[in-house]
Parts: sequence; C-alpha cells; structure tokens
Amino acid sequence: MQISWDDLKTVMSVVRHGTLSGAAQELGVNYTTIARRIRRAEETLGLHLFDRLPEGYQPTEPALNIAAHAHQMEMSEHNLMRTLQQAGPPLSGGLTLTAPPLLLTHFLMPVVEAFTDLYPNIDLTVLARNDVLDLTRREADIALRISTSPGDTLKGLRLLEQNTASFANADIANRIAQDPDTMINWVLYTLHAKLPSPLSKAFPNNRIRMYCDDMSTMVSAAQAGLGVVRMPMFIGRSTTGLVQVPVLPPQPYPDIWVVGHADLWASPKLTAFRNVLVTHCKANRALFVA
Amino acid sequence: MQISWDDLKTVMSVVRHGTLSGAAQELGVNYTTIARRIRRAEETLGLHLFDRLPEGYQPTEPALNIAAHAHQMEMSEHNLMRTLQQAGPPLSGGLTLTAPPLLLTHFLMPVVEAFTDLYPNIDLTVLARNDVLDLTRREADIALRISTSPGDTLKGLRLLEQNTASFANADIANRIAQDPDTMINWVLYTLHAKLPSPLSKAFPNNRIRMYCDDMSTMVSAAQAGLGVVRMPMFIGRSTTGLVQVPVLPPQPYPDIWVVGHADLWASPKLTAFRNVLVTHCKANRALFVA
DNA sequence: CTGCATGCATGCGTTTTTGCATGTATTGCA
DNA sequence: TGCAATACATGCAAAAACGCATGCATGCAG
Repeated sequence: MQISWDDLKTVMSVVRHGTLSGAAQELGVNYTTIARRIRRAEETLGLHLFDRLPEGYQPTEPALNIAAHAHQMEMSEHNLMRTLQQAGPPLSGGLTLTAPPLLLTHFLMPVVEAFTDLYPNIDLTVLARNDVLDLTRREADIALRISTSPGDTLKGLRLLEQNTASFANADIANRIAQDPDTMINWVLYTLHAKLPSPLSKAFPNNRIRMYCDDMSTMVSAAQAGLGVVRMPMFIGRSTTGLVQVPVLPPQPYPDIWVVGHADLWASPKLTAFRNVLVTHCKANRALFVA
Repeated sequence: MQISWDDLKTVMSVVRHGTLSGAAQELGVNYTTIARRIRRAEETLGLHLFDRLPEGYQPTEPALNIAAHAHQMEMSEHNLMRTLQQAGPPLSGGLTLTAPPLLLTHFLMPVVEAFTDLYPNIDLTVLARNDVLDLTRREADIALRISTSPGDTLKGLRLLEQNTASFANADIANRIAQDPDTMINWVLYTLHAKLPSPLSKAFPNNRIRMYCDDMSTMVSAAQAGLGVVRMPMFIGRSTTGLVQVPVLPPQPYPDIWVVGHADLWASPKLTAFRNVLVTHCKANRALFVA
C-alpha cells in the first residue's frame, strides 16, 4: 500500500490554496473529492496533515513537507511536457473547427485564445454554423454539437449537460417580480412555436409577441426589452443586461458534444485542442445547469 | 485536462518491465487496469506510447521520455518518504499482533520480516492464537481475523477473500487421479464434523478416517498420507508435499480481516504495519482463491 | 505437429470513486 | 441583531475504474 502520486498533488494544492474549494477549482473536481483524498492520504501515511478550521484547511508540518516534494514532482512533470512538445515536430498546419455561433461567442472564446496561444503554428479556421457540417468529407476536423447522441460513425465525447430557462432585461424582470399578474410577452423560437408547457402557475398572463428563427436576434430582442426569451442558460447568464426570470422553470436541453473523425481523433492536433477544451468545460460546468 | 501523475507512473512501470503483467504485479493491480491506463495516457497526450507486440509492450521514444521523467518524480517521492520518516520521532515502543497460527506460519512471515526490518525500534510481539483476543482490553493492538464481519466496535479492513479445497499428498493424489473409484479417506475438522456436502459425484467412495480439532495436526496428517483434508487453499498451496485433489470443489470460506481499536487505528505505528500488510496481501491474492 | 505456457484483447458484473443535495458553523456587513 | 456569503461535513445516487472470465496469438518443449 503506497501513497498515490495524485493524492500528493492534491495535498500540495490544498496547502497552496488553504481551502478545499480553492484546490478543487484548480484541479477541476468537486471539493468533496478533495476532502476525501486528503482523508485517504492521512490514513495511508498515518499522519495528521491539516487542521480543519472553519475558515479553511491549515497545513501541519508534514503537509508542508509533502507540498515541497510534490512541487519538485510538478517541476519534473513540466519538464516532461516541454520535452514531449519539442520532441515531435511542433504542431502546425491547418485545423478547422465548427461550432454553433452562440456557443462560440458566449463560451468558446477563451478556448480559442488559449489554443492559438499554445500552438501559434497551427492555422485555426473557425466555422460558425448552426447547420451540421459533414466531417467525413473534411468540411471540418472537429465539431461542437448540441445533440442527444454523438452520431454513429464519428468519435465523440460528451462535454456538458445544460438547461434552458427564461431570461429578460432588468426592467422586465423587476416588473414581473413586483406584479406576477403583469402581461408577459414572449419571443419564441420558430422551431418550438408555442408557449413552453410547464409555465409557472404564479404568472397567469402570457402572450406571444413575435416569432424568430435566429437565437442571436432573440437575445438582442430580450436585451432591447421586447419580452421574455427561453434560451440555454449559458447564453442568458453571459449576456450583459439579461437576468433570469422565474416564469419558466429550468428545462432539460440536449447536451454539448465534441465530435470528430475516428481516424483523426487520436492525432496530436485534435488531442491538443480537446485538452484545452475539456479543461475549460470542467471549470465552467456550473454556467450551464440550473 | 491534464495527464494523471499515476498514469505517468504506470507508463514508467510498463517501460521497465516490458509487459503489462509485469507492471501489474509491481503496482499491485490487474493487468487489464494497466492496459486501460496506458490507453488513457495515449489518448490524453495524443501520442503512441507502445507498440503492442505478442511478446509484450515495446516502448516508443516518447514513452522512454516519460519513463525518465517519472523516474525523477519517483526519486522525489522517495526523498519525501525519507523526510517524513525522519521528521517524526522514529517509531518505537511495543506493538502486539495476534493472528491465527497457520496464517502466521504460511503467509505472514514475510510481513513480519519486512516490518521488523523497516522499523527496528519497534518491539513486535506476535501472539499466535486461534481464539479471539479482546482488543478493547489491549490484549493486542491489532489482529488478523477470519470472519464474515469486522466486528462492531472495532475498525477493520477486509484484506482477502478465500476458498477451501481438498488437499492430500502426492501419492494419494495420483491414486485418486488414476482410479476415481478408490476409497477416499477423510480427516475431518471437529467443527465441521461431517463429510463436506457438495462432494464431486465422480468420486463415489468416501469414508471418515479420523477427526481432529487442530488444523496444524491435520496438515501433518495429510502430508503423512493419512488421507484427504479440507483446508483453506493458501495452506494447502504453501505446504510442501500437498497438492489439491478434485474430490471437493473449492468452497466459500470467511474473509480475512485486519481489525484494531478505533482510537489507535490511525496511529503511525498501526498505519505502518497495515501498509506492509496490505502490500503483501495485494501481491498474493491469487494464493487464496480458486 | 501437438500440448502447454505466456501475454494480450474484449465483454460483463462489481466495487470504488465522484458529484450532488442538504445541513451546520463562522465571518462580514447592513 | 439579522441576513447573506463562504467553507465544510455527510448521506445518497450516478459515473468511472476495476477485476474476472473467455478467447486469440505467439513461442517453446516434447
């Protein structure tokens, strides 16, 4: 029975941040997981590593020792990564990504930024499309899709679950909060061309103000105060001026997947992109669900 | 999405041994687990780490790179362990272990040897008893027990599952193999004072030669050729001169536990002993089951 | 050439790990 | 003093990791 290297890394992270939550954020897991790993490390080593204080985890001396040595291990890891990077030819050539426009504008920009920073020799092409491109014809190398299944012939990875909810601008939100009986104007997506079904009973007066086939336009309409729009929560939450209104409780919505060729899936370029992508998704999962 | 440190360690181990099975043995897990960790590492890094040959896993150059850096990390880990050892006062004082005699003689000797080597300042007392000592009265600090539950008031850890089977010396085994109708003489434990129930139909002639209340004596009887004895498989397999005979198919038998005071359970001394113990159990699990 | 041993791939059921929901304590601020 | 925010503990359900059984390929000894 030996101590796990990942548990040493966890101890180091808690020493660094002083809190479970901080370490959890750094490592991209839930803080309860951190707590359990610490407990496991303590049991394995037979040492008391942290004092549990209301304001955080206070490291004992052995914990500081572990952190110092884990830091050395971390440096070895970083050296390794540099070596591996330089060993192969630097990643270069083209890479074509396709994703729904609103996902790109409201969520993926940091991914694109980090990726182009990390791999400056890759020529990244971004195709902002709501229609599904044919990856088998190389219309794109990798795609982000909102659907319930990854597709049969392609390789895929489920990145995020998400919900929809109702959003409006601050004025309307205030009006609704103060008078639940006020008339609620809806801007509906033509694909779901009727009022959402489980409308909260607390808001009896609803009418359809307009239909629209483009979600970007609907977001603008909501900002301009034309009414309430049902949209994926990540859009409403990351659009300035919009706040959630309780008219429609959060609803399930198809997941977000990353898919690609089975052939190219394991290639260094696609793997590199996925790593950046998955990290960002893990760190922001709460943005997408109720 | 970052590479797991434990996966780096796994890659290093496979590079060292050249086979999944070798690495699995070193790390104390099943070889399929090793295969999955390697695959995961390859997917995470986007690199082909090993050529799968029929005679083993042949490392590629990036795998050798990983192994070299993981070796550095391993040295840091060893430094850490030395530091932690020396930081606290060296473990000393008394430690009393109790265990069934046959488990001690046939399986635990390497544990005792390794532990006393590692912690020369601890005075280890071994009480070889088949009766259950009262740990709450400090008759012993830690106990190995063969039972179906760890006990209520004590802390416990299930170490091993095990089976019983029928064993005899080579002469008798040969006779049975050549003539299934030969008379089979049983030496029975007084606690289960009748012929085992699911006797194989292929061996119709059985009789009871003697009863005995002590398993050590029964083992000697089997060695001397007095007949067939049902015993835990680890005993039969680790006794020179005994071989398994198919008269009685392997039967379930209570698990092996290590138990101790809840208060002392987390203490450095007991933890140190458990670590040595668990390592030895993991490496020899196959000795105990059919 | 056959039998046997070693090593690996794959599908299935179980165990372990992880995440989530709820509840408590403390701090800071109104 | 009361309310919101932060940090943690704990019980439960979902997800991931793991071990095992089976089957195939190769190498070696008889």
